[in-house]
Amino acid sequence: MMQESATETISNSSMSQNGMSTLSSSQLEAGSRDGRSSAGDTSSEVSTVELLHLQQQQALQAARQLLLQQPGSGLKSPKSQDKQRPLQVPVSVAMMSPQVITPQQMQQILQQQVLSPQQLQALLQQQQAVMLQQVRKPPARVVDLLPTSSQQQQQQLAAQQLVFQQQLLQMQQLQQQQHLLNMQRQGLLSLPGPAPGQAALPGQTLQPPAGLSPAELQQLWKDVTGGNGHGMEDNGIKHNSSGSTGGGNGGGLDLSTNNSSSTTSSSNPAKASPPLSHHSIANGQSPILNHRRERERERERERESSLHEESGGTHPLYGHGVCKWPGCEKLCEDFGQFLKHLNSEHALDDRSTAQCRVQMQVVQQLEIQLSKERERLQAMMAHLHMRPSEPKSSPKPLNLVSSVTMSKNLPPASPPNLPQTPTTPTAPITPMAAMPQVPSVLGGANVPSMGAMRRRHSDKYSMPLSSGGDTVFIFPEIAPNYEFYKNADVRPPFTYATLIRQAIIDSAEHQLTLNEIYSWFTRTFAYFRRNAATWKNAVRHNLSLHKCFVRVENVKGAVWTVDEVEYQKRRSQKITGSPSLVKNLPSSLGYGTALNASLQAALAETSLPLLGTPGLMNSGSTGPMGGSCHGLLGGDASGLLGGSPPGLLGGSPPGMLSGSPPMLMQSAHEELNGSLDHLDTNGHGILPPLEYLPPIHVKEEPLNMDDDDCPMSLVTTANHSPELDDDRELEEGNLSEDLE
DNA sequence: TCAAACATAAACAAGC
DNA sequence: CGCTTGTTTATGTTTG
Repeated sequence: MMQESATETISNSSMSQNGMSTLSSSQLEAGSRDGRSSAGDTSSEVSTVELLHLQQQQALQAARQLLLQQPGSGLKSPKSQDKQRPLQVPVSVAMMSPQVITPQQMQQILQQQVLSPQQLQALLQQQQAVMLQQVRKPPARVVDLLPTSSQQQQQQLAAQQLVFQQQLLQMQQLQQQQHLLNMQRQGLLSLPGPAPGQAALPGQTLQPPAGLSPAELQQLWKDVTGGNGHGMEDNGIKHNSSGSTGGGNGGGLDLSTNNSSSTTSSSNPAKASPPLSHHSIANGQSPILNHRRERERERERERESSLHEESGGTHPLYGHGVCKWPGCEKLCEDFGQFLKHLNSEHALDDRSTAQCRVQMQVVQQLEIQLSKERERLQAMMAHLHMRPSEPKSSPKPLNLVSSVTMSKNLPPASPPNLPQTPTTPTAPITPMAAMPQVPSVLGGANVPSMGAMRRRHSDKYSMPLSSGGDTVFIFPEIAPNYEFYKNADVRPPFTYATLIRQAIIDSAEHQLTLNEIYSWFTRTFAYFRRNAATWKNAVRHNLSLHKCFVRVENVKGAVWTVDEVEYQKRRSQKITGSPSLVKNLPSSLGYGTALNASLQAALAETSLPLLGTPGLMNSGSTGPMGGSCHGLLGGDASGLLGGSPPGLLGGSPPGMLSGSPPMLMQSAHEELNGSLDHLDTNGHGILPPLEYLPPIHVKEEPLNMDDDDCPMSLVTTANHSPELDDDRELEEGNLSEDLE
């Protein structure tokens, strides 16, 4: 039912005007069904939950409002503003929890740095309060206030809540497990926190909170589920949330999200209410204070527990003779007693699960905060040209990446996801050269567009190293970090041409319509979910400008294909360094080098396919489509060698590496050969290698040999953050569907 | 310093 | 008329 996955972005403006905007029709229905519509005559039935929801929603709105008001953000272009800055919260998420801020939203808020930590805490606490209240005391309390509310309904409500919570838990559990699996698969478990940018993305799942060790996570779940991972499975509820579509992160865990929407449903009350500013946040204060304290205690406990665990072999929830269960603190003489207490008082029940959930959020929140702070530190250091930060990177692998990558001197920092990679050195420091903006903000959100800044790194960096014949990625960063780019608002270090080519190659038929290319961009890179007008224009510009992109008339219309030959030519030229030579003597000279490079590139590029959407990637088990190598190479023959730090390579997770499939190599060769032949004859000619050019009638083929374009370098750097305001719409609305 | 490669903007035109 | 798709031109940045 709630699957109208049609993801929609929540428009801030709309939010502010009408809280319901975030609700799906189904939710609305539910709301009306429950008879809680505020306007309705049945208003008398307002339940406690509803009140709580109202509060919650108000808080949420306040937060959103704040987001909107963020300086420099959406004010710029009033025009499309509403569409643009919206929190990119997929409906699936948004609708689920009108009252409760989802982790994604929280993250986004954090990312935008709109709210102070205190404010965030307040919000979080409010959420906690709501959840706990919902769980613990259903209606009771408020009943008094609402004489009309019927006990029965409340009970029903409570029951529903339970069910929902269970579902939620189950879902979360699944997601968590999935995530863990993914992480393990990619060897990312050790990773620290979520990349800063990631947080904001909709589809993002909750990353295992950086600080949590797998063990902790497991423990957490164990606690929640009562030790058996399936505690609530009997519900038999399915969770589509994270389906493959989500790329694993699918719905992300919106922890609490749903429960709210669920039964309580009444999102209504809030809807009409205009955004309350900060005050709204204060509304829930009373409970908040308590919770805050509780939370602080929790944190302490966490710390303590971590210490104790190791030493005494005690239980993580037991320390100093006290039960460390959030909000408990019961004194237990000995461990045995503690165990008893634990089993009796904190058994698997709705309350415990709710607490667990809250705890998860708390942890997540803290981690996000931590990431933020780290990032900030990085930015500061970068700004000050301090190198010191580098060393430390080791401990904190992730974050910086995004912003850092920009540094021209350094290879693109390995994306956060690469745990192993030593990348560190690279990153940080170099300030973004000319970028005044604060790179750090990774969200990119803050950086004003600087106009024509160039964001790419020197090609060499992007080139992979071929380590002894092993594959390497051309885009070390990406392949392994497919998820990263997909979720983090970090500009991918590739040129538009490279990306476009990748998009086309990734397609089943190696041809895409413009719109499909757009979709690929948004689907594959979080970064392109913003400033659509800008990058779309760039995409069109590149398509038209580069000869390697051929427009073909298709049955349906026009589609774009890649002329590998052209692409290769480019590369060769680039590689050889003497375009003229290549151009004129394609075969001979250029070829040799080109070939070489191509091959390497092919190998390396195999990784590129990874970029492709998961689905596409699947085509080849390894994922790599045959991707013929992109031009990446182009960039760099030289780059290949010197380029990327060893770390990058090594780091890439096995899966990602897709060793270059023979196919690729083959195709690469073929292409090269073919290209040469053709070149000899036509000079340009030829249709692109089979693979890429479907038997379509080519409407227009620019055969000129100009060499203008086909950019090969892949490297654009990341940082450019589009304007924050990104007024440009996130037209993602449409795209987002793909994402999810 | 310069040329090339890129990014970004924007003007325009053609189609729908 | 508005939007999408394409093409072009202009300008600025980065890199080798």
